[in-house]
Amino acid sequence: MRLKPNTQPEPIVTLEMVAKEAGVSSSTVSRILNGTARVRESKTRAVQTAIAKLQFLPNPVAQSLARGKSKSIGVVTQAIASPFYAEALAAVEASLLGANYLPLFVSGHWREADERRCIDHLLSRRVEGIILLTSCLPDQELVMLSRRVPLILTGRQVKTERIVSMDYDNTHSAQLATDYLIGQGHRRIAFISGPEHRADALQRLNGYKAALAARKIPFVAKWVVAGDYYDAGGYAAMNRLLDAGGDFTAVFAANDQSAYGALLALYKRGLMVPRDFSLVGFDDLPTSAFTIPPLTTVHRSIDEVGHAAAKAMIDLVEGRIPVIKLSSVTLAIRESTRPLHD
Amino acid sequence: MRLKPNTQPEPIVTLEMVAKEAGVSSSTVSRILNGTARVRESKTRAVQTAIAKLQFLPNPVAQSLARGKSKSIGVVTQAIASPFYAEALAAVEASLLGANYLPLFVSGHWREADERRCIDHLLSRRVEGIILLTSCLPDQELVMLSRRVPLILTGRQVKTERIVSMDYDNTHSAQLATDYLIGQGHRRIAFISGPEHRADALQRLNGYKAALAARKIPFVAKWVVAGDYYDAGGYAAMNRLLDAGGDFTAVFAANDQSAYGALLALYKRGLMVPRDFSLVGFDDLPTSAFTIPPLTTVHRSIDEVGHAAAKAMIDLVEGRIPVIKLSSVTLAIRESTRPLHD
DNA sequence: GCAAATTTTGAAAGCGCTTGCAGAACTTAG
DNA sequence: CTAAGTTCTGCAAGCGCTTTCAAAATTTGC
Repeated sequence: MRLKPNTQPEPIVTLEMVAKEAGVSSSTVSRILNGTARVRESKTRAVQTAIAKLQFLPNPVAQSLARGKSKSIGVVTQAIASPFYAEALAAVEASLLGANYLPLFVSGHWREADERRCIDHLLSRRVEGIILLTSCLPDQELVMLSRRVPLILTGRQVKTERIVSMDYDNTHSAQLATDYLIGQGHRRIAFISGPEHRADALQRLNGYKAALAARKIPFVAKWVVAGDYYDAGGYAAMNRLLDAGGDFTAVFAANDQSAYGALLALYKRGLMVPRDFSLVGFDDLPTSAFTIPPLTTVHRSIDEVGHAAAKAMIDLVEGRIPVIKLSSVTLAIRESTRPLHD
Repeated sequence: MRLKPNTQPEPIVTLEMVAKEAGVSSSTVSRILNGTARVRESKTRAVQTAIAKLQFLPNPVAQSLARGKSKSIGVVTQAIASPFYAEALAAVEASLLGANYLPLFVSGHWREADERRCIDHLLSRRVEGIILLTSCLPDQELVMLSRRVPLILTGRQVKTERIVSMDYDNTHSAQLATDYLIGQGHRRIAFISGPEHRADALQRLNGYKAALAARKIPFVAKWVVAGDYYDAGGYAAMNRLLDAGGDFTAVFAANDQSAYGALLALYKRGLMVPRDFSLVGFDDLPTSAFTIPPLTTVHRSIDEVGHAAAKAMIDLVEGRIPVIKLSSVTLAIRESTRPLHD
């Protein structure tokens, strides 16, 4: 492979050149560009012609420096490749670009240190705000951070000025799912939970417990096994559940990926869903309509979260008071569950 | 929700302030920061103390302006939320950040106009290079673009200086998969192709045809149906295939997502894989090891593409000649295929 | 110990754009 | 037609950092 890496790209046109070409001062050009003052019609036209002729593109770096704002928003996610985040990211991207802000995506990999490093990087790039699509950092640290830059936080509530938290109610959603299984006649319901230290995982577990309690169904500890929110964890968890007796009729997995793993574990043992076990997931990833069988799962519009987060951030940096409104959680009922008649 | 959006974040520390604090000139501070000249040990220490004390963070916007380079690389993808791209993105992100470049991700949604808009945005942000994780734009336009900024292009070959193309050999890979089925005794093999206008889809189709031809197996047009590279398209395609008689014994889907759809279509009709039909996919998405049954598929390390692309770009912008080396494509043999004895 | 060679340093001129200020160019009123 | 108002427009001073150039401080060589 040969090539000249140093070839000079075409020269860059500056505002000054436009000014000269149009026979006006650079201030005038700037004002026309930004509409910050009225300018004589004739000059405006001349300048526009010059811009077109020279193919002038204002240098946002210079603009940022002069204006003291970067028109960019940091977006930290934990795993850019996870199907869950990916969807939210897409929404954030669309909204932000639409408002002429550039999203800077970085991922923290569920590690505090990584997340901190990413955030520092964003700060050093002078982002005007940071959207945290879930964060590993302790509340206290987020509060500190919020004094440097406005924050939008999803998946957790941290109450302070300058932090807008937005989250679906995990507990309630998990309760919804569990309750659906109970409504279908299931009494012995296993739960594949998420990583034990994560707040949302805990909340989902609580929702599961609450649903049982509300119906006076005893909670059986051995029917709760931890997964890791990934397929592999769900697979392992299901196997442990089965090895421990498998004397339940339904399984609620704390997220869809875990459910996928569970599905495979069952399949490998020749067990059928929903014939032998009913299974409910959580998230409603796009793929969940295409699993075998299609998965009944808690549906939240991830897309909506992304848009809402982006919109709130824009409001924030532009000095408006953000209003956030998330539609409620529903259950996408598909084919992985069946009523139990016994 | 109440909050003061305008609270002033803490004042920003400039290089000048550090200089004053340390009792040296700002040039000296700059030199220490960048290691662009040797400085007396004592001053270096004083400056470092000052930096630590003031918590100084250089302003990259100012640096970019002064140096004329932005230390950022544009990354255009078609669908940030697609599992296929997501993985590559993660790799690109890691590599770029590692070399202290910031990736700016944007997505083109398979629409020329969108892609153009994104690229303009990136250019206006003065990225130093653009990585195109597949592009919709015609070759000619890419060549033009490459004169403005160095390009890395994946999934397609465009020969020019300043464009480094990197791609797996789709034709060969598809041939590999088809050949595997033939080797298992299959002679009547259907093909669910990708969107008709896309180059890689065409190449995969050609690979399929080539494999058949090589073994003197007649090509049967009705066994080739177009999907859209998504689950839904695969689902529809499989149904069409089945409706048209279903007189084949194996199916090769042009990508994994199509295969997922096909799997579901078969399942809905009570057909079993691999008992009734063998199925091979293409991509080896992380999920493919967890489908039911686990999918036999063409494995390419998407991750590797991402890393290689990022590395090549860094080489390019730093004036080195990029060397690219992709490991070869293999077949991940799982449980969706079986030998045919008849 | 002094001139010459070297190494360190600071002053100042940008990088490309925004913006406060004040003078220039027009309008309006008398 | 002139004075007072308005409305444009250019000058110049930044934004925070890099970098050239030449002066200042050290070191070296005899």
